[in-house]
Parts: sequence; structure tokens; C-alpha cells
Amino acid sequence: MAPRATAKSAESTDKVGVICRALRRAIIEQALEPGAKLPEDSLGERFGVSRTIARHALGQLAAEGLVELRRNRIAVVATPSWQEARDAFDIRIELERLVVRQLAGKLTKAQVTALNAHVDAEDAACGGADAVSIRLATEFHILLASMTNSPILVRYVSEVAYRCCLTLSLYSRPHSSECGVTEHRAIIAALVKGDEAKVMGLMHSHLDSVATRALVAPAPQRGRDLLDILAPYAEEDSGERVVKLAKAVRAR
Amino acid sequence: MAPRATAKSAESTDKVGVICRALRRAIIEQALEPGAKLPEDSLGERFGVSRTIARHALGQLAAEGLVELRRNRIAVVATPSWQEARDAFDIRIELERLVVRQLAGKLTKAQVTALNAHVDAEDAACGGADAVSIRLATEFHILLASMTNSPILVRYVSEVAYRCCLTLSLYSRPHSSECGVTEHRAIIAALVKGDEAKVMGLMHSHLDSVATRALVAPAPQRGRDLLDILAPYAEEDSGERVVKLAKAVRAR
DNA sequence: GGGCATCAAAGTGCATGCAATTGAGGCGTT
DNA sequence: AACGCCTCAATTGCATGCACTTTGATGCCC
Repeated sequence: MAPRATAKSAESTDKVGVICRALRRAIIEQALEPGAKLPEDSLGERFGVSRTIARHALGQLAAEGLVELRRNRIAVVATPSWQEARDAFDIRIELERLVVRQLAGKLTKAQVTALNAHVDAEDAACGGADAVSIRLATEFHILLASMTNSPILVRYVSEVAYRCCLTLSLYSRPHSSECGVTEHRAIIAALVKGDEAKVMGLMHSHLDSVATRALVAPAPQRGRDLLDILAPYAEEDSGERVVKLAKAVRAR
Repeated sequence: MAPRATAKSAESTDKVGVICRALRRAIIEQALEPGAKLPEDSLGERFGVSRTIARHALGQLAAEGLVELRRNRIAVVATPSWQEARDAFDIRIELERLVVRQLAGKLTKAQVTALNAHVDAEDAACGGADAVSIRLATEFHILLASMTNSPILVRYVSEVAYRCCLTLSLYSRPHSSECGVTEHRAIIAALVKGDEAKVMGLMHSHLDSVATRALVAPAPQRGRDLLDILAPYAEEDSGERVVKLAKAVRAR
């Protein structure tokens, strides 16, 4: 309805945007696992651009929290801690409640059919690859957000949804992703009906259940995660020792 | 309490970070008004770095919504629409409610004194420069967020607070910034008392009042804003004409 | 006098080159 | 065999250079 403004904010320079989108997708489909290395050269070569551009793209993704940039080191796909994962979900819940609050009873027919079509796609993908159904489920929420016509809200919801998606690949047991298709349908129905309070509650419980179902307990010693387990012990005083130990550990 | 992880995410490359912080501050202190041009060369020269770095910094700030990047054009300080400003405040309210919810009754003595010290500083600056008191008020909220030890929450609150700050320079009448010192103090008191519901309500009304008090109505024709006023009329059909008109307008 | 083509100056888009840092393997010592 | 040291390939940090685009100023024609 409102005039679609030309996407003017970040990522406009196209080539950078292409790389960002590709990596983002690869990450949420778990083709790139947390910790995966992302050397600038390789990226540049893959996408047919120079390191400068690849670097810029990595910068953007780092700003979104999807990759980690350490000075003079190869960039890697982010490995959020379990607590960060939980925090991300908490934020996401609030943001998405805002989304459905704004949308309740205000969806156009076209929007409703678009949503239904998307959920149908989710349904179809449910039996197939895990990665795809996770991605589709995430994109449902982003699609919803994009209907608010609030660029800021879209950006934050997208970002935090991607982050949550990333954490799922770290802390969820396989197939715990169980398509929330029925919940998505319920949300659409409540939105159409215009019941603000109900749809906010639905969204809350939907996301909360995804979080608690997927984010299984901190996953005791799992090889790489030893570092994280050690982290809390790395307090000021005996910091040196632990750092050294951690280094030894990391060297496998 | 939790071990402070080394800031590993974006903006790590230092030189870029320095520029980002400087520009961010200049923007929220209104030394750089919305629409101000930010040529890469000038920035590079000013900060003693090459265009490459300046460019990278602009990219980061664009990702935060503080500057606008248009292809082949000079970057400018962002000029959010009135609606975007309102949206930003709505998001901010939810995020900051989350902050105080997590913090209620859990502040350490040191944190309380830090908060009080900050509010004292706000108080002191209240009579002085408008820009400084706006900045301090914003930083109070960021300080609060940083006490959650949730890096993600800190990032989002900071970002959206900066954006709100930016919008204030666009849509608020001078001095409407009226230091919310007393409200800040009330929030601290409620946090210490640990009354979760109350402090969430306080934060809500505090931000909401700032928003409605500061964001005066869309400010009918104010020169530059003509473009925005025209925007809704730029629907599909007669698009060409309006674009042309808009261009003529922009040329002053 | 006003509109319009033309052109130089300014600025961005991007690749490349060089210096600096890292970390991994090899070698000697204990 | 374990530990430390050294060296070198891999990789990042950053500046510079060149091509292309935008801007706006000049002069021409009506």
C-alpha cells in the first residue's frame, strides 16, 4: 500500500549484497556450520570479486552477528554461547509480538494468500531436508515482519531470526526443528480475525516453545565447546593460566 | 559478574571502530545534522586513513541506520521519516522493558552507584548545551542495557537508542529534550526495589512520553521535507511526473 | 531570459600491491 | 618423547590507482 521506498540503507552496493545474502543463506541452511572459516580470498574467488568486497561483506555480516571477526585472523561463522542464544530468543519474542500487534486485523487479502502460500511451502518441505524446513520456518517470520511496512522492525526481526536460526544448528538435537506449521496457521488465523491479544499470546508461546524445545541444556562437553565451558573460570586473577590451557585445548 | 568476553564482533578492526564511534557521537550530538554529506575522502583525511577504511566505517554505520548509502553518491547522515522515528521508539520501548525486566532487583551496589553517578552528570549538564544533555540521556539507557550482560540486547538497545536520538534532531522542537532526570531516578529506585512490573511500566511511560513530547506532528512543509510529503503521491501510474517534480524540488 | 547540450571536477566502485601478523611444521635440545 | 624455537606459507590490514558515474557550471540556441 505505502510506496515501496528504494532499499537505500546498507548493503546497497550490490556485489556486497549478493555475497551477504549468499552467506546468510548458507549459514542458516547449515551448509556453513558455526566455526567454519571464511577466508577473504576464497570468498572473493568464489564470487568473482576482489578481497576488498569480500571483506566488506564480512564486515556487514559481523555487524549482524552472523560471523566473528578477529583481528588478523580468518573470519569464522559465529558460535554464539548458549546464553546468547537464549537472549536472542527473548528479544525475538518481544519484537515479533510487536509485529503481530501491528498486523492484527490489518492484513490485506493478498497478504493472507501470500502467507498461506508460504506455509503450504513449509508443509511441503516438512518431510524433506531439515535445513530447508528450518529456513522456510524462519522466512515465514520475516515475511510476516515485512508486512508491517516498518523497515526498522523488518531489519531487527530478520537479524534476530537469522541469529536464532544459527543457534539452532548449534544447540538443537537433529529434527527437533519439527515444522511449526500448525502454529503458523493458527497465527495467520488469529491475525485475520484481528484478535490482538490472542495473536500476541500465540506468537509468544510459539517462539517460546521453539526456544525451549530446541535449545536443549548447555550440551555438556562436546569437543569444541570445552572452551566455552572453561570460560567462566577465566576470571581476572588466574586468567593467564586458563588462557594458556585454553590454547592447548584448542590445538586439539 | 559473568566474564566480560573480549568484544569480538564487528568494528573490531580498530581504525574502523574509531571512525564509527566518532561519527556516531557527532551525529547524536547533532554536530552532524541529518542530510549532512560524508565524502569518503574527507573522512579519510580527517582521521588519517585511506578511503578504504572510511568506506568500511560508513558501511557499518549504514548497517546501523545512522547513515544512508546510495550507489555512486556521497553518503549522508540518515534522514528517517517521521513514521520511522515512531517505529524506532516503539521497538525501543519493548527492548528497554526487557532490559529492566532482567535487571529488576538484580543490580549490584557498584552498578547502582554507577547509575546514580551518571544521572548526576545528566543533572549537571541539564542547564548547558542541549546536545550534551541529549547524549547523556541516551547513554543512560545504554548504560542500563550494558548491565544485562547480554551482548545482543546491548547492541540492539544501543542501535535503536542512537536512531531515536537522531530522529530527535529532526522532529523535536528545541529544548523539548527536557532532561528526564527525575524519571531516570525513579527507574533506578524501582530497579533497586525489585518491582518488576512497576519498573517496566515506568520505562514504558518514560520512553513513550519522550516520544510523544519530542516527536511533534509531521512538521508541515519544512523545506527539505517536501520530498517526504510528496512521497505518498508517488504511486505507480503517474510516478514519472512526481519523480521529476521531486528532483526539481531537491535542486532548491 | 530560459531551457538544453557539453564538459571538467569531484566522488564512488573496485582491484591490486605491499607490509605486517599469524600459526603450522620442522628441527634441535633436553 | 616432550618442549621450545625458528622459519615460512597463508592470510589479513591498509593504501593506492584506475575506470566509471554524478554533479553542476559554462556556453549555446531558441
